[in-house]
Amino acid sequence: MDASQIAAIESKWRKKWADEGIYEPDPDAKKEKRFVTAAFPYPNSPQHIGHGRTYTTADVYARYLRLRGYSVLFPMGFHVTGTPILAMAKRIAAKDPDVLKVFRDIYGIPDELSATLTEPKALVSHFSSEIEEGMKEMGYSIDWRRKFYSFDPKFNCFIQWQFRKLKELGYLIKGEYPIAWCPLDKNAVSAHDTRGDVDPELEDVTVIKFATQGNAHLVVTTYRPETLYGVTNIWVNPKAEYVKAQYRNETIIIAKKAAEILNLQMGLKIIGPVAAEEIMKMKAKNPLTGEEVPVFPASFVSEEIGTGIVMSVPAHAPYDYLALRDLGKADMKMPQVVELKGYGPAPAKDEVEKLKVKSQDDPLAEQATENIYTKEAHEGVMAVGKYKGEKAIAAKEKIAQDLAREGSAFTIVTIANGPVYCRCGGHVVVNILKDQWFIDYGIPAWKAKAKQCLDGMRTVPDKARDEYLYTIDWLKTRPCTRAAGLGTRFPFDESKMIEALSDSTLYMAFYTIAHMLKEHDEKDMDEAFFDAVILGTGPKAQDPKLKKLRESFLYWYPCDSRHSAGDLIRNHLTLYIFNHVAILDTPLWPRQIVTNGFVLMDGMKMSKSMGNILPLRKAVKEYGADVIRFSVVSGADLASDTDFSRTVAEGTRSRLAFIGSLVEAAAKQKTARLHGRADKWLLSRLNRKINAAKALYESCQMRQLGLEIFYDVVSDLKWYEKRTESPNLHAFFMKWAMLISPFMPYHAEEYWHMLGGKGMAASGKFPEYDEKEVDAQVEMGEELVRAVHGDVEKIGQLLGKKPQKVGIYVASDWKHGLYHLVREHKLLPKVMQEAAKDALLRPHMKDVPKAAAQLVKNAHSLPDVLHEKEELAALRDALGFYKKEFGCEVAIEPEEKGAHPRAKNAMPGKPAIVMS
RNA sequence: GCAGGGGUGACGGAGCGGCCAAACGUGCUAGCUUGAGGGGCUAGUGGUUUAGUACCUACGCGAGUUCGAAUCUCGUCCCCUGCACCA
Repeated sequence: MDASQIAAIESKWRKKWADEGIYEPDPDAKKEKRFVTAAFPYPNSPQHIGHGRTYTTADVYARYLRLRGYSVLFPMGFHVTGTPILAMAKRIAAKDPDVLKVFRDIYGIPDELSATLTEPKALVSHFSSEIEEGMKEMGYSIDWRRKFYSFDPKFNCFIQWQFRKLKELGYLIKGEYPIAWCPLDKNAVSAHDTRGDVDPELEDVTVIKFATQGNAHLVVTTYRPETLYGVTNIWVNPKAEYVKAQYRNETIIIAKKAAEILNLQMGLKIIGPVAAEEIMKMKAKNPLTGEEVPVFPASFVSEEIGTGIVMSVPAHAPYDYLALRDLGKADMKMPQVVELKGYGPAPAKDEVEKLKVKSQDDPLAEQATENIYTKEAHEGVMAVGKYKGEKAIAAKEKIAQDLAREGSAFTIVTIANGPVYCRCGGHVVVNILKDQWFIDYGIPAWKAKAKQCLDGMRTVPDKARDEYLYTIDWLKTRPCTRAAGLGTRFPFDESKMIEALSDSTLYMAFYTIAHMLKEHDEKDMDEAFFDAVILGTGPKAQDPKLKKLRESFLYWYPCDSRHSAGDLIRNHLTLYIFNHVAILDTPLWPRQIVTNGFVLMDGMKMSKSMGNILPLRKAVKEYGADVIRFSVVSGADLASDTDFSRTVAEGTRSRLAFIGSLVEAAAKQKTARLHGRADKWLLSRLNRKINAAKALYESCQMRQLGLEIFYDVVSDLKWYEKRTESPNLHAFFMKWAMLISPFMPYHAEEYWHMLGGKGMAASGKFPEYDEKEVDAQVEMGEELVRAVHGDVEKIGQLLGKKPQKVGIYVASDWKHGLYHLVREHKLLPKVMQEAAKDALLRPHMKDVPKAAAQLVKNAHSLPDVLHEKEELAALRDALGFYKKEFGCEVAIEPEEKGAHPRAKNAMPGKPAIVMS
């Protein structure tokens, strides 16, 4: 089948499924329900095959449950909350060449189309329908009636209600919060607002105050307060501008640029300039030791980092030592603070000399600093002071706290990976938001409830459980509003927007009613409205207009299976648990969360910069939905990343073509024929797989399923095709089509109808495991046929010629008896002793020792074997096959009938072969 | 540093106490097939050896438990991911 044929088949069944409405379930009292959801997509670009993994996993699972007779709801919506969509629209409007290039080259979006996407709404509309189309093409069994966007007014009402509930519970609090901020835009910035998509990382840094003779303090920035014991001097950059400024009720001296950067968070009042030369005349008093130290010049000091003033600890900071050496003061006394094994009293000096660093401007200085800092942090022990003998890393915290308590130090927040620039060109700084709203996930009682929910919930894979547990403990206060972005206004401060991770924690409930809200005006959707629908309480609880909504909610809730990529355990999925336990009663808490890994492209992470992104719709066009579904989901264990490669997709396609040709033949088979041994073998294997598949589907073991019900089946069929003259596969495929249908719904449907199946495969029944069709004897027999076939071929190869005649001689039953004696008794003397007592073996005592000796070697690992008669029956069944394969006469006899002495070598499970 | 995961063939990865020189897939090699724009089929793919076999060397490194270990125990080295407000 070529791509257009596949596309035709797919659209045929897609239409049929839609017409029959099998994915649009409504509450049905007669049926048990299953509610499956997957994290809704964020439509700021088209989706690629990586996005397909979670949705396909969820869809396979949903389709499986449907076949098991459940009423299954799998809905979908779109998440548009936050700033990325705004940022994207802005970049398109500004004709950002990077964005346009990605759209053009990767997603095939012409510039003319991009040019229409400059408004957020237009962008959302275009990409969401693009994604929706893709999902339909993939065959996802989604109920699209329930689609909504997270900026829909009715959804906003729901989210505002959720936040009112959180507030009532006392889970919302207000406080200060440091954020990355652009002073030009006067706005918070995150990765997508910055040049080069850098995520600004905030970091606490200690500032220590050194008193001077005047009333001003020199404020020095340090990552290592514990080294304060070893300060020999203070550094300023002679080329930098410094100022006096008022900070709270003190006067400090700080670099001018630093003051500008820190002004927002510190609230400084500039008094006037101070020349660096002036500062260098000062003496600065170490708040810890009381010692007065001089101020020296150094070029390595940056006026933009921290306060633009640093302290000098030459024994432990390579830059400080280098700067002193550059000044010709290397002979200065350098007090040791930290003891480091393998180094002298001045590790910084040792390291500088070891690396042969030339000066403070030598790039090697950075290397030396990193080496010393890492080593001292991990292995260093305090050599002096109050915390002598303790690990340096622990002392650091304690000393910083001590100093802060005394008022000799404070903390500032800096951008660790700075400087970072906003797309508008502004230098990103840290701002402290005064009335930031938080959700307080740190409340112990709430955490306890979340854990209780986890206890009663299934996590797939099971080992993800620990990560949830960890995250539940780790979560603390979390900001829940932002100044800008799409979404829902914060009900207690309408100037703020609810942040993107906070409005997607309870929204699954909205799916249960989303399609029924047309007759309700959002003005009526107040607190009482949702109290009635979701909680069944409040003044509107008895409102007949809301009864249907309430019923729908109660029918579908709780969510039976939530699907997402594993990286969301750390935030979204755990917040999902928290919010559910906060607002809903125990029976409505989540039942199961399934997390999966990513999709790699030919072993590499997909990324825009590498250009190796395969858009989902393009992939479907090329390979057909079923091949993509299968490739994306069955290539690796659920939790690990899977690799998509074209060769694998090709392989899947060609295997499907092979199966297709057999199905076609089976479809022509008018009447059911009786099954021969090979048919029975195949059916026996299939039934085992059906049995195993149930458990595998239940636990979303897609990889294992792929192996069992596809790859294994293909190789079974290959053998079968060779083995039988006239395939008899109708019954086999009727079952198999249903078995594979959750994975490959289109092919399954097509096959099902080709074979004359009744109704739709997509809404049919999961195949029954028929124990009567499982026959271990037949399976072992077929294994034997296969093994003998392989052996004959191998011998033929070694002989280097085609055989004239092949004799296959089956071991006598007395050997079988011996076989079991060896299995039981293991040791040769014991076996011989028992053999002598055995009526079956006694007549063959002259042959027993040799055979026994051979068997005893593997006494601990002898597999089950068939009796002589069964071996004969199995092999004789394959006589025609053998003749055809070997192209000569074939005799299959008990070993006594063999004239050749080699016939006597026969062993149970290992017939003797004589070729001439 | 803390937390989690992992080290197996050319590669992705199975196996988690014995039918294991290692599933399944990919790659590679050979043969066949007029198939020719990421073909199809068959066989092979650690070494030696043999009429289908057997043995040796292999599952990061070292030691131990066991009749038997990739699989269990202990030690050791190395690698990856996350550490927060970002959807």
